[in-house]
Amino acid sequence: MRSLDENLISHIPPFRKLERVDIREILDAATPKRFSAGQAIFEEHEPAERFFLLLDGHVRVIRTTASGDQVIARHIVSGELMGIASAIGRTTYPASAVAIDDCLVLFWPTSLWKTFVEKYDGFATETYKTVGERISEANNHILELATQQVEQRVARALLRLAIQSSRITDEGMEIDFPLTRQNISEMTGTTLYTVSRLLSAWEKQGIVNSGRKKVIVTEMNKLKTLADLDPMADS
Amino acid sequence: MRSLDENLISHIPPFRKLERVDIREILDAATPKRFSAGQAIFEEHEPAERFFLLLDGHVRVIRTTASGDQVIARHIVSGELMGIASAIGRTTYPASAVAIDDCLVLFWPTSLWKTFVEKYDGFATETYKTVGERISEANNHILELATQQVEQRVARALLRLAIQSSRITDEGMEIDFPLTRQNISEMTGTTLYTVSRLLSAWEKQGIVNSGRKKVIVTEMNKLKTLADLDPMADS
DNA sequence: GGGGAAGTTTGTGCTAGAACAACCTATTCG
DNA sequence: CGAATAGGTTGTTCTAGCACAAACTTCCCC
Repeated sequence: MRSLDENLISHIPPFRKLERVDIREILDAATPKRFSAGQAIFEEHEPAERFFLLLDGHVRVIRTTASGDQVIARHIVSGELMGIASAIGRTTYPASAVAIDDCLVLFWPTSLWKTFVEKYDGFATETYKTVGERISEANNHILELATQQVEQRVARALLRLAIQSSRITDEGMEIDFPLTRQNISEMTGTTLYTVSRLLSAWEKQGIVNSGRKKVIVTEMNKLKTLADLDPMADS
Repeated sequence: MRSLDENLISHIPPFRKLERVDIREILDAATPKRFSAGQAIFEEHEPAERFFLLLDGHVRVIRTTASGDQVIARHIVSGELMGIASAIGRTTYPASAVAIDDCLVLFWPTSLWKTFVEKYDGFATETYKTVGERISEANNHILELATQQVEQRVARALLRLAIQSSRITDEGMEIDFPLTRQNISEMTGTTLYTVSRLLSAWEKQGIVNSGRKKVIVTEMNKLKTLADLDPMADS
């Protein structure tokens, strides 16, 4: 097997501060793997035997309730770590990860986590920062669900996706992975019908431009207004 | 000033595995402080200059939206660490902490965090486990807000409080700190009116027994049924 | 190229729960 | 002690958004 190119990961935050030899070691311990669209990378409740780095593609992190409802916790884009349950003293994955499109990942056995943290300077700090950011995100999500209207929540979700993972076209910012009304509803705690109505309305107002599994934000500013809009603002 | 007794913290998870000398060192570096009911221990957005250990009392962790709504993120009971933003690479507190009743806390300057993690074996593991638990809690909260009815959410919130922080009386499990309808609504993303109606209904069914700033769960099992109840179960 | 399947739109109820208002009761403190 | 205040209850109204149904569109693949 060919060995992996060092440039693959040298620019990614947790590894950025490392020496070339360290990166070499880390890559030599990694296993690369491809997942095709729709495949599960790991499943909720499964023992967390590996942690992953997404090199290419998009991944959805999903939780399912006892009654079968799904909630999309977050989206992972290339360059992000995932399945780092071990970092926070968990022995099982807290959610499932599913490849949205074709993905390329590297993974390591969880047993190496401790080594990475101890041996590679900056790795711990950077990954704990990631953990911190995810906590913040989760807390913001709670705040939104508890206090905002559906319209604002959907606006914010799209805004975040446009910023996090879109390509710029002549129409606007196109979210660069397939995204259905159903998916959006699972991110925002609403129904696919309501999302469809919102998108239709926004389309008429020229804020978005959407199609089958596709959303293009044409007017970021208008969407921002919707997202920030205080529900009481017109009183 | 009298030095603090080692038994104060020797049984608390992050310190449990430590030697007496280490505990001595840690205590000598700690500052004890009392807060009276209603006082803020730290505020959201403030630079995270200290981390705290709650020795006695109850603390509410609160986030506030731009539009002024409050959400109660969690309750801290004695023996828990709080303000550990530094653990996760944050420089400001992500939420405010308010003393519910009279509290006794120890605190250390954030600069010592790194020392604690490096020097005291088991401290890092235990605190990261705590962080992990809080992430799980947050994610569960999201799942609940996104998929469950208000009644279930309130039932679960009370159940959790009863388990986490109650004293057993002859009437049942009494939540051992003052808790208003408003507080409950801020934990569950609803209104104080709806909570009041639910509690009234439950009182009639003999599930709870509540009064001003007071809730006693008399029938845990019935409350559990309400909490687990699938909204579709009767179809 | 035609028949699914998957995704989307839109119409029509309908209801959980928010909003507001009014009143009541316990506590606190000058 | 008595007024002020904080907390609680309950009635009424109203609407955001869910539920369900039905038809339409796009894509895929045999």
